[in-house]
Amino acid sequence: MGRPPLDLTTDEIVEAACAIFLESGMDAVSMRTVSAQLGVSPEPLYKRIGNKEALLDAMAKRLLVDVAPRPRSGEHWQKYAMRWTAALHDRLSTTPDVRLVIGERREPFVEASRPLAEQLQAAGFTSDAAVQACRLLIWATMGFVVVEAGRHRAPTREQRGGLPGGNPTGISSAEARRLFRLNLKFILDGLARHNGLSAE
Amino acid sequence: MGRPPLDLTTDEIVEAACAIFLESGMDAVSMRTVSAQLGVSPEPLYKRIGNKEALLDAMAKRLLVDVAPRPRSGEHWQKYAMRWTAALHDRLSTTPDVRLVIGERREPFVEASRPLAEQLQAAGFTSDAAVQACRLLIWATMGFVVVEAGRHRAPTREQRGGLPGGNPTGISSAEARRLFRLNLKFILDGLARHNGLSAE
DNA sequence: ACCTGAACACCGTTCAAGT
DNA sequence: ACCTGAACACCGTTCAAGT
Repeated sequence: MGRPPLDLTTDEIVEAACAIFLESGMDAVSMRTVSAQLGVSPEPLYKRIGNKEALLDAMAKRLLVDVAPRPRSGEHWQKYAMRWTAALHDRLSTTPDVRLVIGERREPFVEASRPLAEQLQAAGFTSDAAVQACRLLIWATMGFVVVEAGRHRAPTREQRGGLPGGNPTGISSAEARRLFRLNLKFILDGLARHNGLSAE
Repeated sequence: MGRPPLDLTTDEIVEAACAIFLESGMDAVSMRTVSAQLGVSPEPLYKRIGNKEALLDAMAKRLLVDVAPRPRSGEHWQKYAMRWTAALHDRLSTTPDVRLVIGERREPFVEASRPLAEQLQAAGFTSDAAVQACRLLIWATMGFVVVEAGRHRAPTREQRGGLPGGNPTGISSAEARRLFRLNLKFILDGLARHNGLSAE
């Protein structure tokens, strides 16, 4: 029919895609569903954002853009690192699908870890040590989220052929969260020792 | 044409799928490409393995089935935990696509961690503590692999809008491996302290 | 019983054609 | 300049029809 120019911005596209993602999950996000949501044919999306990979990149970026909490004045570095990690953990845990954020999409994490790296350097970490600490905390969080995400799936076939009496490495959601905090403690204590800094 | 019965086993299907996966990557694995590889129409695959999700489950299982190394007699628990984790790390790092192994596919890890859990219990861990230790090591490895996998991608758009002089949290592959070992040390030391056991 | 081939409802992506 | 609609080459999955 030839609609008038839409002033369709990249932001509007990403927003529509995120809306579909949050409401209906990752598999519901397609160039076609997003363009339909915007009342447009798929082609304009390719004009603005290139392709689906770029759209997913932009969605991951938006999902994580404001995840880092603001440091409080006088806050101990371990305390801030715990808050930062908890914020990342919560954000990723409440995301419908971790696949959005894995693979080759590291830039959003780099952005998110900037305030943490600054805070650590202010506490006496060298630049390199601060970067390493950020990495360790991101790995810990991603590992947890990737392994523990989506434990609510319909049981499939044989389920397990092992011993009776409960899954040998199965733990509850609450236990997993406690274990995650223990992991954090190991890392933060290790970092303090390794960098010759005081623990809280 | 009506070929004679194929005696097409589930194993043959999974093997063909893995061959395609190893050679051409995850996106090349489809019910159609796998069936074509076997010289069959797609329908028999659905008869044997159900659907694509079940095929991916079986592929992940096969990928990890023999990953746990055999414990050596008299080997210290920390030493075996390090070998076990290194084996998992190597297996996942040489896998063309980590997506195969994330999401809701935890059963292969449960199987792989059985020898480790036994070894830890033999060293004095309670059953619960052994399970927790397995979890921590799996998280650490998965976090590393998921974040650091595929760092060889063509640079896309703006790449970064930050400061000049190198990516603030960018580290080389060799540095990443060193950092992974440091992470392991933090966890193993923490486990030793937390469970009142001797470090090596 | 087991396989084939066509079919259905989707994808990502491109491109001539319209306004 | 920007959008539409059709098209191409794929998907996962199902099912009547053949042997």
